[in-house]
Parts: sequence; C-alpha cells; structure tokens
Amino acid sequence: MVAAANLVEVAALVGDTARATMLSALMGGQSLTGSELAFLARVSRPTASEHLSRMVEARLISVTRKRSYRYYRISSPLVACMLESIKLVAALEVPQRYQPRSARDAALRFGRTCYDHLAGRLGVAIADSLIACDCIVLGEDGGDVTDAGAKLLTEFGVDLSQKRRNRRIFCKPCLDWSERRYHIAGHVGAEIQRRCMELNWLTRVDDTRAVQLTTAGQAGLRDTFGLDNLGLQVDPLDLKVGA
Amino acid sequence: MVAAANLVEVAALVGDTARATMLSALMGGQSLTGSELAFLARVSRPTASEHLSRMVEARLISVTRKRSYRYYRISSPLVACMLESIKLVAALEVPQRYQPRSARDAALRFGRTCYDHLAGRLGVAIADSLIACDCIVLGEDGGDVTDAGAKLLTEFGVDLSQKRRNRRIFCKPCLDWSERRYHIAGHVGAEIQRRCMELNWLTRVDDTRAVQLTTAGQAGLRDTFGLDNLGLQVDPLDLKVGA
DNA sequence: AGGTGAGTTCGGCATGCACCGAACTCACGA
DNA sequence: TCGTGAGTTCGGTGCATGCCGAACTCACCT
Repeated sequence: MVAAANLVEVAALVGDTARATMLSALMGGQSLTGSELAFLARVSRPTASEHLSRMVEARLISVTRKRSYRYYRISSPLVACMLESIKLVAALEVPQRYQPRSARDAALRFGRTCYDHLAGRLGVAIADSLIACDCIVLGEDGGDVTDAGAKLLTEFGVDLSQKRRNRRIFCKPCLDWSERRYHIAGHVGAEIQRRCMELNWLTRVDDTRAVQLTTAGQAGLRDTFGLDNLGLQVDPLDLKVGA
Repeated sequence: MVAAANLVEVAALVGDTARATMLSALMGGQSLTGSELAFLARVSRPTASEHLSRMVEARLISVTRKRSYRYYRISSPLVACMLESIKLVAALEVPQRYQPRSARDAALRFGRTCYDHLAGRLGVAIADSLIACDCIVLGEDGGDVTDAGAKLLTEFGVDLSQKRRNRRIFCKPCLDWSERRYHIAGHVGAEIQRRCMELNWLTRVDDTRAVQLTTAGQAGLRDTFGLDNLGLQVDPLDLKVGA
C-alpha cells in the first residue's frame, strides 16, 4: 500500500525534536523566517535549512519569499489538525503520573491560539455559547453558521463574505487537547480570533500562543456571547499544582 | 512545555516502518499476537517484542494475555483517529504527482474498516444517508442518534443500549482519508459494521481491511438505508489507472 | 563594485537505534 | 517432570540521520 509509506514519512518528520519544535512554533499561525526557526529549535542555520526544506518537500509547511527572507508557515489546516491530534494522544500517554503544571501551561490551558483560531477553555466556551444559541450548527461537512449566527457575528465585526467560496473549511470543529472538547476552527474561527485581537479583548502573552483576557474583553465577551464566569484568567487549580 | 516532548515521542514511534506496519494491521480492530505482528512487519520476534513493548509503554496499544499468548490492540479510538489524520496529511503530500492505484487500493477506497467501523465510499455513503434522513445529527460532542435514528438502527439490529453510558465516544465523526468526508465512528459506527458483517452484507477481503459488498448487502443497504448506486464494488476509474 | 546578512550546499563526524542470533523465562500440557 | 512454543533479554553490528563549520550563492543596499 502506497499510503503506509507516506504515513511513516510524515510521522518520522514530526518525530524529531528540532522539526517538532519548529512546527509547534508555526502552530501559532504566524509565518516565521528560517533564522527565527533555527533559533527557536536551538540548531544552526544549516541544520534548520535542511529540516525546513524536507518539510516543505513533504508539504507540511510552505514558504513564501519576501525581500531576501523566506517565510515559513503551516501549509494546511489539515496539518494543524494532525498535530493537535498527535498532541491529544501524547496527553493520554502519562495519565496518572505526576504532570507538572507550570504557570505557562496554565495560561495555555485558559486560552491560546491553535493555528489561527482560539482554543483552550476560552475557545471551547465561545464554541459552546455559539452552539447553545443556535448561531452555529455542526453539520455533515463540519459545521455551518445559521442566519441568527450570521447576524450576531457580522454585528460583532466578523467578515463572513468568504462564506460560500469554500464551504468545506469554512467552519469546522477542532478537538481541543486540554479541554477535550470541540472549538471552532476554519474561516469563522480565524475571524473570531482576529476580531477579538482587533478589539483588544485578547492580547498575546509575549510571543507564546497563550492569550490573555483584558478587562474590555471580559465585558465584551459577556455582552456579545453571554460568556460569564470564565474563571479568572488562570484557573487556581492549575497554579496550585504548579511548578 | 511538557506536551511538546511527548508529541515528538508519539510521532517518532509511528515514524518507523515496522511499528507503523503493526499499527496499520491493528487498525482493522482485531487483536493480534506478537508473532503475527512480527510476521506482518517482516521483523524477527525479538525486534517485534521490543517495538510492541515500547508502544505499550507509550499507551498507543494495549495488551491482554490469554493462555501463553499476548494479544495486542489499539488502546484508544483517539489513537486510531490520530493515525487516520496522519494518513490524511500523507495523502496531501503527493497531490499531482502520479499516484499508482492498485486493485487493492481501489478495494480499500470502496470500503474498508477503520479501527472498528466502516470507512471509504461505503462508510461515507452510510453516514450521509443517516444524516440526510435525520437519523443522526452531529452535535457539540461529536454526534448523537435521534429518536427516528434509534428506531431505524434498532430495527436493523444495532445494539444501542450502551448509549447513555459514555456519551462522549458514543457516536463521533471521523474524517475519511480517501473520501475526505466524515463517516461514523464510535459505538454506533462499530455496531453498524458488526451488524453488516453478521448479516453477511459485507465480507472481509482476505485478511486486509478492505470489505466487499455482497449481493445480499446491495439489496439490504438499499432497503434499509436507501443506498443505491453505490457504484460497482470497485470504481472503474480506480482500475483504469491501476497497476 | 563591494559589503552585508539570509539561506544553502558540502564533507565529515557522532550517535541513536533498528535489527538479529543466542540464550533465557514462562505458561501450559502430556 | 520434562517438552514445547510464545515471548523477552542481552550483546553486538551496521546503517541512517541529525548535527556542525566552512565555503558558497543570492538578494539587496550603499
């Protein structure tokens, strides 16, 4: 079977620390240059170059050239989805053994970007709320926005005009590794994140994937999506066990 | 971040030909002994033993002892889902390059088992039909069976009594690597496959994951699920290019 | 035209690990 | 109690590949 060989190839690519670090860095959704990725993965530029070209050839990532830089990014939501699903299995690996929870992990658990949309308790809460008020239904192809949802989201400032172009990846559920629940990915998910950032409801924590809820965001999410009692930014439980 | 290290570990485990072959063999849903897996992966028993114990330790597979045999199986649907999602990305890898399609691949494309449920054109067709007649809705936690669906499925001979025990994995969508559409996994998916086999509507092709539609099955699927014109067992297109 | 900084290619090194054969344990049955 | 067959442990071999420094290309700027 030809597919089996490719499966091994893809898994082997992800199964290297340097490459996996680069992929994780790119999961934030932003494009990064080769030198930046080399630094993040703690390898020399030649080594990084080698890794990156292999991943480009395997179509895990793609590259665009601007000036004399090369910007790399995750090539497809499917790749992001695959990485999330591997992470999900990896989380199963050490179930009862002591799991150190750093403050950073706690922040990630509260809210983070997943490729280009929101995940964590925050992402799941928004998804729950939109589903509960029939703004979004998950259907056969992954999901769709109802008329009521379109009204709400457009008022919120989300651009739904791409809606009909590619229904497939328009709004798809994405399994959350920390919450083990679905959150909203695809175009709609990306737009919701973009707008939350634009309104300054959420801010990135340094250069990590973690996001932080601002005071304006607390009020905004409550008024727009009916989200209340999201807990503090950081779940006390997470800190109690923290390292 | 602790999760990143585990991600690498899991991917590296899958990224070895022998181990991936074993995992693929176990994707059929059946349990296999160490010697059988060693033979399938074309390695010696010591080597297989090493691989298997590593995968057990990583909780990708689990093992039960019966007599002096050890039976291995995929430890969780999440692992099966992960493998499918890696395969999906692997399928993206060589998009326009010439893809040889053997008769065997064609058979797999028509219908196959995916862990413990049906996939391929057949699996997708059944899912489509059940969703179209409102027998199944995909909801927040992945999916649920409606009252109409419960009636139809129970008449068909599916046991839904496990239904409330664990709603989570009761009925979940699973992305199909060849059709790139959802089919039905979870308990409901497993039961549908079991019943189709029991009624002799489907038979396994040799010891592969491919399944074949019998004459009784053609009539049965048409009458029960309104499935017609599933195409021949094998799509002529697949054979035309075949090797 | 020469300088600079990003990225690649090349050669060589080192280590990890997949693999096997031989010897071992262990469970079961005669 | 001994034989048999499944599975494991151990020691040793060899290949694959991750890694780097040095030298190179290439784009852009002065």
